[in-house]
Amino acid sequence: MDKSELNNHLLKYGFEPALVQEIYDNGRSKKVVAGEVIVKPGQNNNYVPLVLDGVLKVTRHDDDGSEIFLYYLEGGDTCAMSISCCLDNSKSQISASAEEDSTIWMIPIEYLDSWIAKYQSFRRFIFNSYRERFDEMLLAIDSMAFMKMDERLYKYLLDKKQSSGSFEIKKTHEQIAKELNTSRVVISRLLKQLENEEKIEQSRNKIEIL
Amino acid sequence: MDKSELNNHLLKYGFEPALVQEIYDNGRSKKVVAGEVIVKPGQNNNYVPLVLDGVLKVTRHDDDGSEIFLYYLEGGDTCAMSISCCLDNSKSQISASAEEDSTIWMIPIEYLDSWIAKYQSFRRFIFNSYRERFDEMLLAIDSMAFMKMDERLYKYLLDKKQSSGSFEIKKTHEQIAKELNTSRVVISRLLKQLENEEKIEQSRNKIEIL
DNA sequence: GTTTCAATGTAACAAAAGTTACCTACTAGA
DNA sequence: TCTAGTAGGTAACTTTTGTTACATTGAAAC
Repeated sequence: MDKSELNNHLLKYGFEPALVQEIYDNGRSKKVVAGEVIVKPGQNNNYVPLVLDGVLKVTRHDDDGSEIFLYYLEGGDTCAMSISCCLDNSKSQISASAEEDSTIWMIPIEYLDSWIAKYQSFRRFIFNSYRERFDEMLLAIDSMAFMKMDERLYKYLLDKKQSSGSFEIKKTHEQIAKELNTSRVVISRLLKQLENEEKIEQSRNKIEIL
Repeated sequence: MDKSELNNHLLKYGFEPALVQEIYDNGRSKKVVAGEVIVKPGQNNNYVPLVLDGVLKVTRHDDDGSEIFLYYLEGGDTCAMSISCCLDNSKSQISASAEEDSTIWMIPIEYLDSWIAKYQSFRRFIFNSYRERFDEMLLAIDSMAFMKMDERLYKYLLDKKQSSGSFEIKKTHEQIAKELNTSRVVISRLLKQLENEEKIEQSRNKIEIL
């Protein structure tokens, strides 16, 4: 990826040219394919991923292999969790994987602190990411704390539609069940209900939002 | 509060003397009594609270008046949520109230950005707070996503013990039910169970952890 | 002491979610 | 075309959680 292409991705943040140059000189782009795991729990990351294109899925896991979907990272988002982890060298508490084929820009952690000190636009960017991630965690908490499974499922489908930009969701009931930490039978039951309410249409490996 | 007293509270962060001086010159201390609300959802804060003494309780609310406990802020903690909100002037998404009589140091928001740029120790402090708050949100998520109500209740009691430093918890079943977003009857039922398992002892307005 | 009110206990039932078991339908590959 | 394997449908049942209703208890006020 050349500098002008990277610059296009970064335009919206109003980064100083010197900062863009530093980001270009010190980072590198990486392509990941759908399903590829980028951040694993317990892993010590030495770079911060900035999503240029595509969608990453961030999930939380417990010790028994259960998981729960937290939020998506889309173009321009960065993983605040990685940043905190990197800045004090602690372990990642979450896991991130490519939901679609994606392009990320990898920033080695050793530059973060100095960029934060030097560039106001970068401070703004970092704190803004934090706020957005906080907000998304709160939305995840809202779902779990205040909503029944049928509502959570519908919200999940709408989120997925939003992040992918497509009304068609290519997931099995089993996969959805895993992300909502429930069982396949429950999801099938509730999807059938949504189908009866004419909110979705189903076929094998595919759900269409109406 | 004089400067040396403030300095004692800040010692553990290794702040530069010049930073301590700025914190002292530009902030002020505030006493809050148990139950007092410090941050309301939707409120536009113009200061960041740093907890010097006591305990603040941070909760999330939905539109119907339901709430869910997130975490406690103890001596030395600051409210990362306030910081993000302040830095980009967005509204608070959460609510914070004094769980005990507490002393907080109020930092006007206009200084944050420049301190973050100027002082490495402050950057470290701020990012560390973020990380701690993130971790605590994740623990809250773990409870909601992966645990049954009986476990959540017991964890809640242990958390409360931890933050207050006392084996005696002075809350009614009703109050606990509110913080876990369930009903009083459920809490009474499960507390009775914990009592039978000899994990707690109960009397009116009081629960003792064994 | 008596009254009053909040706090807690408990039964009985309802709703939501989880589990087991087995079935059918579709698809890819032999 | 046949077969094996995956995806999805559904019934029956259990467990967990929530709800309603009412009884009991303790503390404070009178």
